[in-house]
Formats: sequence, C-alpha cells, structure tokens
Amino acid sequence: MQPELDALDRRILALVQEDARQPAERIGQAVGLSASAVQRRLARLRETGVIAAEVAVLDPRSLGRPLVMIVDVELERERPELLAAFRRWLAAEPAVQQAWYVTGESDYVLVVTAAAMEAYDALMQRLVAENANVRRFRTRVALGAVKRGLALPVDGA
Amino acid sequence: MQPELDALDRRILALVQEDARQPAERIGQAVGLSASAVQRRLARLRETGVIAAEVAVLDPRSLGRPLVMIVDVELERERPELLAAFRRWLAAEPAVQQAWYVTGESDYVLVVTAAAMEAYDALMQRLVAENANVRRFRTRVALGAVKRGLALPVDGA
DNA sequence: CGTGAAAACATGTAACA
DNA sequence: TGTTACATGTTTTCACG
Repeated sequence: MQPELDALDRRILALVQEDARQPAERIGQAVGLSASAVQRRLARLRETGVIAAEVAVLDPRSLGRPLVMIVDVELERERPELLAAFRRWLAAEPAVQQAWYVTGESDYVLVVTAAAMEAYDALMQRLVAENANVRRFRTRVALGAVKRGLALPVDGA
Repeated sequence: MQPELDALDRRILALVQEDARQPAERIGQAVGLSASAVQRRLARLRETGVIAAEVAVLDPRSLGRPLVMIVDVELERERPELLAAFRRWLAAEPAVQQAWYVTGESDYVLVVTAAAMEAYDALMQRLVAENANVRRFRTRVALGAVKRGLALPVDGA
C-alpha cells in the first residue's frame, strides 16, 4: 500500500477522525479545497484502506456499561493448540473492546466493559472455565479515562 | 439522561457502530422500519448523547504508525498539584490513544502508537522530563491485536 | 406519541472542461 | 482541480393509527 498521503490528505484525515459526518464543503473550507476535491480524496482514502471504517461511538453510560477494566491475562505456553480458541473467544465476546497480545510477563492485555462488578466477575469466570490455558489474570479497574479514542497522529512525522 | 432505549434503538446502534455510513433505508430493512423512522431515531440518539460521535477509523499502517505500546505509568502520590498537568500532557499528546486511571500498583495505563521504537523512546523521555511526578513506567509492546475497537454490547443485559 | 409517505432540502456522486 | 448536472440520502411536513 503506497497511498502517498500529501499534506491535504492528512488535514482531511485529522478532521474526519474527529467528526466523520461533517459535509465535504466544510472540510474544503478548512483545508482550502472545493467540496468535490475533498470527496474525491475521501473516496480514494476509503478505497485504499487508509480510512478503515466510519463508525458511531456510543456512550457507555447511556448503555448502562459505565465500568472499564484493564485485564492482564497470563496463558500457559505449553498449550499452543488452545491459543486460537482463546483468541476466538475474545473476538466473539462483545464486552471485550480491545485485546492486545503483548511482550512481558502477561501475555494479553484486555480492555473490558461491564455494567457492574458482578457481571464482570461472571464474565471472567466464564473466561477461565472455557479457556483451559488461562493460568491467571489480574484486574485493574479504570477509575477514569483521560482519553479513550482510536485517533492517530496524521502529521508527516 | 433517561433515553429509554428500546429493542429497535439497540439494533440500530449495533449496526451504526459497525458502519455509520450505511443509508437509513438499509438499516430500516434490517430492523423492519421505514427510512424516516430510522433517521428520527438516529437524530434522537445523537441528540441525547447515546451516539457520542461518528468518526473515521484510520489504518495505523497506512499512516506509518504500526507500533502499539501498552504503558503502565506510576506516579508519585506526594505531588497532587502535578496531576492535572500530567493529564493535560496526555490529552495533548496525539500519540497517546488512550489513557486510563486505574487501581493497582500503577496509576495509569496508556495505549500509545508509534512509528518506530526510537520515536517511542523519545516520546517517553519527554514524558518523564516534562512530568516530574512520573516515578517510573513499564512498556509492553503489542505484538498483535485480537481486537482494537470501541464497540459496546447493546443488548438489554 | 411514534410511524409511514411524500414533499423540500442538503449532500454526495459523476460527468465535463 | 473546480464547475456543473445528476443521483442519493436526509429533513421536514402531514395524515394516520
């Protein structure tokens, strides 16, 4: 993938990763381009996969899921055949927002949302019961979020 | 905020948090509603803040930022006056995607993106230099992502 | 009150120079 | 690329259940 993003593309990306619903004309005024030029660039950015998706971000409190847990999961390395199933379990579980495979003592770091601690506990009981290769896990409760987005820096650096 | 989300709202939310660009008519066909009914509900969901934002999700590789680090930051608790500045630093730093204030030994968990390890190291040097209350931090490199979204479960549970 | 249908309106898309 | 014409989607209005 060699999309050759120029400065204009990057400024457009910076805007749409804040608000994907703003009309192309507004973006054009901000970056000094006509609406159709912006549309063309957006189409190309979607086509080439630079824009991977445009999604609605929902408010956790409105959906009754105010809790966030950061979970470190340690797996038994002796059972690689269970790894794929573990990953599928994570992928299929909607309460798991993010799951990173990381270096260090713990093998996976999860970001998990929950309605209440009991629901979270039940989820983790299921995780352990249904994944024999989970050796142990550590939960840290997120008491607050300074930031919780997926935005990326778009400047040339 | 008592938005009273019914089953139809939830199904609409499930769809738009996957793809916010699909026309209301398609959503309507999926949930058994007319396009205008869907539009009305979407307008209300935006109005009440259930839909917090609609954003473009960018591809990290296309932007030359393939690396993700999970960073545990431990602060000195003796200097609460520096805490606000630390949070502002995180908020202002675009490489920091997420920053959670958590229980446990480490005070903050960050999700940081980087173009290369050198750039990440430089960033963390700046973090320490510009925040005197950072006692230490631990970096875990994300070797892979099973999941990396912000999607929430929308079912009544 | 929320819905569906049809209007007016804005936006996005596809041709042109 | 910008401009124009065209198609699509959205917003408003209104009558209905």
